Amino acid sequence: MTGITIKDVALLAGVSAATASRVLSGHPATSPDARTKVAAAARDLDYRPNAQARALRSTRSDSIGLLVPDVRNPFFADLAHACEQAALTSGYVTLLGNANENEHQHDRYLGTLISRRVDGIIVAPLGDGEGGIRSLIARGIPTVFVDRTIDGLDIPSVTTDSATGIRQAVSHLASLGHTRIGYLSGPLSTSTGRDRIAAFTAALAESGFEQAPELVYYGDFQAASGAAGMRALLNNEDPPTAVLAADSLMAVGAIGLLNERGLVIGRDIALVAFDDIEFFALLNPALSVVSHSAAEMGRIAVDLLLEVIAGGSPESVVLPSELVIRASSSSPIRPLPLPFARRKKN
Amino acid sequence: MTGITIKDVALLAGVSAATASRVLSGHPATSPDARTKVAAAARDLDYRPNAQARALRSTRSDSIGLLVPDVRNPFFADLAHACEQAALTSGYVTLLGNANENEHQHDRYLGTLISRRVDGIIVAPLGDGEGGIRSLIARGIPTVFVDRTIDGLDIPSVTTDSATGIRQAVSHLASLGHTRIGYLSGPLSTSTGRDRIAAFTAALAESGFEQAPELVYYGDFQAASGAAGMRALLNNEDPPTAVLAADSLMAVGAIGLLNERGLVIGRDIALVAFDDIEFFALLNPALSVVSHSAAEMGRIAVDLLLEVIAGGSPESVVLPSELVIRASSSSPIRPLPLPFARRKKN
DNA sequence: CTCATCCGTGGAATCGATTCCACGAAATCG
DNA sequence: CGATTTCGTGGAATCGATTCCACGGATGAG
Repeated sequence: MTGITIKDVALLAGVSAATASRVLSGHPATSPDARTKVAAAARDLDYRPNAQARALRSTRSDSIGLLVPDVRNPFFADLAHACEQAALTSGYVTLLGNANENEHQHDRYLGTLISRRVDGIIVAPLGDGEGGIRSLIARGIPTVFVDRTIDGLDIPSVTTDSATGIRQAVSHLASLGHTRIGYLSGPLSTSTGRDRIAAFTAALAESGFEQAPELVYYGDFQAASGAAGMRALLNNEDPPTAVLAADSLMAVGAIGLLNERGLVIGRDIALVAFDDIEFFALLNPALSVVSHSAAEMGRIAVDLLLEVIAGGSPESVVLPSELVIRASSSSPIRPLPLPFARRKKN
Repeated sequence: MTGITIKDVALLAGVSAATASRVLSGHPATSPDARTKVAAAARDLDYRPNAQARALRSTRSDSIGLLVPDVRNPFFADLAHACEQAALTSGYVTLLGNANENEHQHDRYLGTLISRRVDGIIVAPLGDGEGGIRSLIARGIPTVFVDRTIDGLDIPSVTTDSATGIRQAVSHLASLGHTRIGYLSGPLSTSTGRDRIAAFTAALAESGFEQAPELVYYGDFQAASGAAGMRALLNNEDPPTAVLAADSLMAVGAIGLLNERGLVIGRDIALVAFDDIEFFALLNPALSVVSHSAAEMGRIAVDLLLEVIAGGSPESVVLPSELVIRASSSSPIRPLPLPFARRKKN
């Protein structure tokens, strides 16, 4: 169909395929005459090298794989965008895959990326590292973990130091008089889920509180579980006056539920979300967040991957997180009106 | 590095590479004995076929390209997600590219996708079809346009009938007493930009209004231009009492500016956005939108592309749009307080 | 002026999988 | 029972680009 090969270019330029190849890939041993003729021929024919053939021979594909849990999560959309832009400036194309927070699909995509012989893979790992991840490592394919890690695997990673931001958030809430702080946790099967709940527990202890088990709900980082979790927290006998959500989508679910119940955020209940996304600043009241930069994470992940591809073994990077106080958590404490607090499940 | 080829499998199974290939690709002319031995060998070696080599010989790559203007736009994130899931169920991997609303990057990505010999491309085209798009078509690569089209090119597409939803929005606003309705337009270089402003103008006429040129601002579908546009509209001598934004990001920018000015949406000014995104329902007040389904658009685009790849020439599909009324546009008209209306630019 | 060096070039091998072709064995038919 | 079809198989060609190797011509040094 497409038909235009390097032989056509060589023929038109009056040289051999070998010389044409050398000119096109910038090999120094070429004459100026050959260079101009081949360049002209390639332009005239609108020649595009066949990336497959090139990759087959040179064992490079000039592409990297990026596997994220969900592109629809704005944090990962930002991350994907940043990775892609950074990779592009280094001459790599990004093959974006979507695990859909689903381990089976995650492994299937990893297999596909291996098959396509990408030069390296940036992955936010899912699960315990038994499935596709193990194949990756066994093959020695350059790999970098992003956002999440897997215990016991010595793979360079870019993650966030959740603890600092969470400690700031808890002490901020405590300073406003909140003593019963609820937590919408991510799944313990992810490192971020585990890190953040551990940081939360530690922060409570620092502020002199004990963690009440009924004020922690374990969800799955998706919006629906944020709503379910907020409902569960409100159904407590003594509900929380402030809630911290472990990611943006769970916060979105929680906000939806609070609106539905007619509870006013920032007045009836304080809310802080992990992950900053543009929309949170637009809410009324604007949402306080623990912020960390997806864009920076993406850029650094690409840098690390390029180092690994080049044969190095870079140190892992831990990025900071920081509390951004907005209106959703700046009013003084005010107990929930009883009719809402004790409402039954719907 | 990876090293495991079909020859290794063949050797372990005690057959030739040709037979191994036949077994692995499900060719009927194989003996049960060969089948079991090759299957076992492939499993034991954790063999993954080299997609490059296969694609080179068979002229199929089992991959499609998807080029969107911006993954960070939730509409396109949803679209990408839907395309990817639909493609995956048909055995195709999706290579996602990001044009960044930038024609140069758009063309560069198209070139890359052509080089990688994807089996087909789904693209939200940018520009006038002169650059990369023309290469695509000249090569006869199966192509489907999504969301946007290019005049004069006979390529199957999936688009939205913006006119219906916009007409509903205008007549809804008119019924509330609004007579000065502002419009934050997308760029006229995109088909969606042109369609929507045309629909808006026509809808105004149907409601008996004339379009005031000072109430239309031409932006670029990005958040910053939404803010700039809203600022310009408010600086009018006789500012609009209602505003329609041509996409979600421009609406986001507009909302940010209104918050900054202390104007209350739904009370001081009515706002309706084109594109529904989950977050708009969470705003206080919730945002009225002209809704159309990114997920459906993505699924249909993949269906059309598969038809084109199979040699067919499917009809283009036009999806409906529909007004969803929420609080941002349901209060009766109330003129803007003057100090806000005449404020200077900052 | 001769011999060694360097440089640009083309031929040929190569990457890994698929597929055409031909061969031998088994199965089927008259 | 001989002739023919069917079937599984291996060898070899192929896809398109890269790269090793060898060759011839030009240049430089002695």
